[in-house]
Amino acid sequence: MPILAMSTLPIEQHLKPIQAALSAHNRLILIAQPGAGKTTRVPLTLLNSQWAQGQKIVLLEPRRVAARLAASFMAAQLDEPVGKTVGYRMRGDSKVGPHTRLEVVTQGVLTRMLQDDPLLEGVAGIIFDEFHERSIEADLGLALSLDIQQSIRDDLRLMVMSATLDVAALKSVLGSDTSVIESTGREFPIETYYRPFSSDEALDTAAYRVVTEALANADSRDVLVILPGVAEITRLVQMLENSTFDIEVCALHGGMPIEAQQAALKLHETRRRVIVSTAIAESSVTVDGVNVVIDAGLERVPLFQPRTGLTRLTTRRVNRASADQRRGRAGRQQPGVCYRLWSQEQPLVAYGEPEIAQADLSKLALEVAVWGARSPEELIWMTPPPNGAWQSSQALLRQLGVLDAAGLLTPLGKQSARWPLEPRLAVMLSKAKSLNALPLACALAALLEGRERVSGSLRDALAQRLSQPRRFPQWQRETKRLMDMASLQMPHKLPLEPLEPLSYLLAMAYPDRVGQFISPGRFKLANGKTATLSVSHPLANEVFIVAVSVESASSEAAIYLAEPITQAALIDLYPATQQWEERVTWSDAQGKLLGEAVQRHGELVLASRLLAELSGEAVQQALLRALKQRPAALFNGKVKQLQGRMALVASIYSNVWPDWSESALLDSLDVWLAPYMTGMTRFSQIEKMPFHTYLMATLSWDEQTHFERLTPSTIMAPSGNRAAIDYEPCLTGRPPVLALKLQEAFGWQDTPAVADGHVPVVIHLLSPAKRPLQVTQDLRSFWLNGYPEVRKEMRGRYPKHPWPEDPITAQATASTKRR
DNA sequence: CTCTCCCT
Repeated sequence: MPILAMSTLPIEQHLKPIQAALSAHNRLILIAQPGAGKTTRVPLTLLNSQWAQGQKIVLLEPRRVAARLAASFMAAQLDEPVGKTVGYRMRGDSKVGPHTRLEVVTQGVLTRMLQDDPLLEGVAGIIFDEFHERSIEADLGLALSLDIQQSIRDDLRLMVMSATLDVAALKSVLGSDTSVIESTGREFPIETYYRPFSSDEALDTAAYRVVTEALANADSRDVLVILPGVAEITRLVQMLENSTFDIEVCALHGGMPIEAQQAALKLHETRRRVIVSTAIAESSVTVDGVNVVIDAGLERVPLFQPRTGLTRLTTRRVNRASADQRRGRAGRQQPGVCYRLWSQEQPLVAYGEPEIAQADLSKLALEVAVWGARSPEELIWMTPPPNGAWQSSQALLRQLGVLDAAGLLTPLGKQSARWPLEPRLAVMLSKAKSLNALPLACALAALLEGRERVSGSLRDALAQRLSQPRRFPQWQRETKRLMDMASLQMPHKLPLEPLEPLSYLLAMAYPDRVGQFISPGRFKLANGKTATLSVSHPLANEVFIVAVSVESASSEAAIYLAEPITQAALIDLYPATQQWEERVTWSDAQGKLLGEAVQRHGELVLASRLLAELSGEAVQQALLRALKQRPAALFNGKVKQLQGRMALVASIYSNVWPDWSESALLDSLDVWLAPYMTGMTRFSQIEKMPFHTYLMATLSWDEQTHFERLTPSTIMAPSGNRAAIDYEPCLTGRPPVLALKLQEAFGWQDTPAVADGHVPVVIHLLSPAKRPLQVTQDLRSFWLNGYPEVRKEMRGRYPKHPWPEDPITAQATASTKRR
């Protein structure tokens, strides 16, 4: 951004109102388009506010590059070095001093600040920049900050800066009365051309055609092409390199080493460049010299699949906000042109889904547990974590031993949360000490968390780095950092051997991805999913593997990275597998129950042997399982009556009576039914059991008496007959039903009621032919208003039955006039 | 046969 233009930045006119708003309120929304100058002008202005005196302001930036840049720009404005009034903090790099009052931090640092000091002492306010990007960590940061502000720090200022106009969503968390200040942005004019291509043309050839068109334009300088993925990039780069254009061609994507990425951002001295990039160029990096953008309008995004805990990559159309952001890249430094490889009529959704709605939430779930919240409902979210992904992350964290059965953080969890790694790798490091393999675990974690892509053999890749660390500077830095945290000195050369603990370490981090041989190249994973390696892969015939990097497809998953492991190691590692679990299954072929003892890990059976004799306990469990699969046998009419009665009673006298819902009863079969099953071996024996008797027996004698009084199963009609009350409707919240012949009800002035008179029954008055004549919960009104009409109609049809004029004083009867 | 970012 040219410094000369500073005084005319669009944000200038809003600085006073921003300052005024934050003096009066503790929350503010600032909407500003790129180029408004918000990132650098707003924080410095706020530093002079009364409420910030003697305290710090924290500015959250989503990326390291942006954080460093913002800090040095602001420091320069104050004519100071970075680290004096303005500083920054990020992983492995920080410049802050005793006088620093404005700290520019990246997301992980903010999370740690909040977790380590929930009072946020010395912090006057937090500014969330680029909040529209909606990363999980920014969402978490805001949720935790709001929690702090609401509970103990109402003086804490929170300001959300965003480029999108989706103010309604922001207000839903910050409060509808939060002020909104809007600033225009500034970019050079950009012409937009639409260049749709037909479905029989490949994306790369279409892109190639449009590159040709752009290069023919005399005004065009460097060209940025945005494609969905590496495969498309590689193909287009090849086509361009084989062409006769006098251009410099470079690829740009996150899988490239940092040095290569940086090289792709720099201007070439003499030649025009065509940069073929993923969405990384949309917001993460700025490519110099570009005034032409060619946008395929597609993005490839990982979608988390809660059922398997795997991620699936899908290619889809970008949202309008992204498309406009991509186009804006053509007008950062001068007027530009944008070619869109779709038609102007093509509809695009307005905004993208936030990351929290579609990503793996295990890291988030761990942070929420560290915060001390039992469930996400205890915090305020702009987009709450979806239930499926949340449950899946809870299950993984329990399997890793980070959470206990009640969902609370375990000691291992506390220890693991301190590693700056995803939960899987953090647990691996926390446990590595017990294997005497901490240095190796650090080296492995640095390799797996790093963004350089490892292909082929993980063992080879690790061995290569261990023997020549200097060739892999990024990996070496990360390894050193982790080893420092573990208080190990990085040896001049890491020990080459032994690499044996490698598979153990991986199995600690990926327990759900242990795979068992099905056929060459095909494995069943512990999460139940089938995953494949190519048949020629060296591990294709292993009995057990740990699949480290797996991408899910519709039916089967593809394994990119795996290591072999032995059965003995698995049994050694997973204590639960050491118990032989008796399993009884019904064999259709043999027509009998078969007993097996198995060592299970998730969906895998690591080992099994047939049992000659079945234990009573195992048979009982098999029968209970069968009953759960065929619950209709259990919930017969008599049981349903009891359930209905209990539902009615519980709805009036809550918390006193037990839960007899279907799910509660199925979950507690062990308690209330199993004791009566001793010696039973067949399902047919169970079906004949008087379940309702056993259910009643779970109540004490006093409770039974009370229960019978509240919900009598029959009621005495004026005719002297007992009529049964049907409580099944109570299961769905409706009142109980009493059906009886109309003539039996003569003399009943008011509707009879149950539950100490709280609930009048619904009376079905029947004709002599047992057809319902009237359904009423208000008998008195029926006698007065409805009965005369019914009488007129029925008297002729059933002359033998009494149809008195005054039913209230008439003698009730079950029979005809004269027997 | 692989989107992207981040952590005391």
